[in-house]
Amino acid sequence: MSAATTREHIVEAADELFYRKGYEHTSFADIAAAVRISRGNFYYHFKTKDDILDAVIALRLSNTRKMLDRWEAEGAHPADRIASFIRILLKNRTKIMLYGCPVGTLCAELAKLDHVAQAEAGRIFTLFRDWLRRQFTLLGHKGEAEALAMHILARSQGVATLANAFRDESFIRSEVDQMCAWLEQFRQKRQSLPRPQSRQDNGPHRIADPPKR
Amino acid sequence: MSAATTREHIVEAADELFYRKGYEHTSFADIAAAVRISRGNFYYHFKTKDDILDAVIALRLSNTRKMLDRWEAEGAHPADRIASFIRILLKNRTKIMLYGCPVGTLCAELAKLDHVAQAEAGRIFTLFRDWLRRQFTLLGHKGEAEALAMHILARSQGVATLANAFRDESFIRSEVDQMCAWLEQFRQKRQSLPRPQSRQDNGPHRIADPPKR
DNA sequence: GGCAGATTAGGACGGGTGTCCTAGGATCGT
DNA sequence: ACGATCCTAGGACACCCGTCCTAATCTGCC
Repeated sequence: MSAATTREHIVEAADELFYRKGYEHTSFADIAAAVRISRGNFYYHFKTKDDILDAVIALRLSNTRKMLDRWEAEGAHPADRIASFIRILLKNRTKIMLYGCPVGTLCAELAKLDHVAQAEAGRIFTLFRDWLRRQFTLLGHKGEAEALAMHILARSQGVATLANAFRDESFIRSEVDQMCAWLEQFRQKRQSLPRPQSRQDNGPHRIADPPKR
Repeated sequence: MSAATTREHIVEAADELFYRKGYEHTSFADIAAAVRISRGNFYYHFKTKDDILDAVIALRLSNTRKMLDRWEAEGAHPADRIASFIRILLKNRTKIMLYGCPVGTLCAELAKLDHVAQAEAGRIFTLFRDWLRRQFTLLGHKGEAEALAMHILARSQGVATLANAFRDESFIRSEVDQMCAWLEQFRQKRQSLPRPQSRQDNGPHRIADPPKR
């Protein structure tokens, strides 16, 4: 087998194992068994375990970029694109209930390990945030776009965490429905062309929090 | 030193270390160094590392119960009590930015380890959920109380996760402000006496998601 | 066919882990 | 004073970890 594909297999297996078992709890032996490769052979492809982590993060960054590009191509309206983001909770619900969110749990683990790759892992979140911000900007909420992006990013994370802890699929469904319904309000507003800097400022990061019903 | 207090010291040190470094990444040696006790002495107090984990979870359950009781005593109005819950994000913001939420990160780690104590750790979340549900019930939203409880629990978790990943304090503040503002809508409604089972069912777990502005 | 370089297998190594044993010291009732 | 019980220290044990070395195998080119 060529080194290129072996390397890819290692990174893919490590990606999956880091997700399911966590970075630290995954050993070289685990990855080797998954790829059907001798343990000692790792040194040829990766000098250290941290190198594998770097490769895994790079892979996740790449896959995330591809996914965001796909959503951008598939969804004409930015609200549809954001809905695609929200629905990954539904699409990956089985794994999320078992292992949580891949991004959130990795960042949390690396934070506790005080690991150097912490910042790099955080860039996956940044990818999502910037993409979401762009969509909200296109929806004509430039001033609040960043806060709105962080808002639904946080809600998604929270849903993943609790769905994992409670093993509750119906909770995922209801929260996704809620978020999609919440999103609909943004569909009405016209797309923002470079408009005059009006910026009616009603406080920093003010977001939809209207009375019930 | 009496065994009782030594045991307590061990559990307290383990509690802190499990939070800061994670369960698996914390070794007996780490705890021993923190308590200033010889490594071998652990066996007298705890037979296995899992026993320490059980004790730590029991401590956290106990502390959580005390905190909830305190909030219930301090806040006359249920909305004030819920606001107390929301504000722990603010109170613990420094540690949250460094290590995330103690409950969420522990549950996530144990899920990945497929650890037996997973369910027991989840009971801390259950404690919060049931308490919050009771408050929302008192606010006259019996039918939606559970969903509302899960909702703000999830939002808190999401805020903690992102605050940890981004090291962003202002994000915590703005989300707490939002959640408190969102909470205000519930203050108007009268307290619920045992009312007729009207249950106007508009779908399972339907929660406030009204249009913006 | 045969050689050079790429790829692999297998195992050695030092260190850290959780667990467990044992002997000694502290404490307390009598 | 002294024995029984509680508590502690130090280290042994077997195991697993990440790392690294070396020899064998495979692959492609002349």
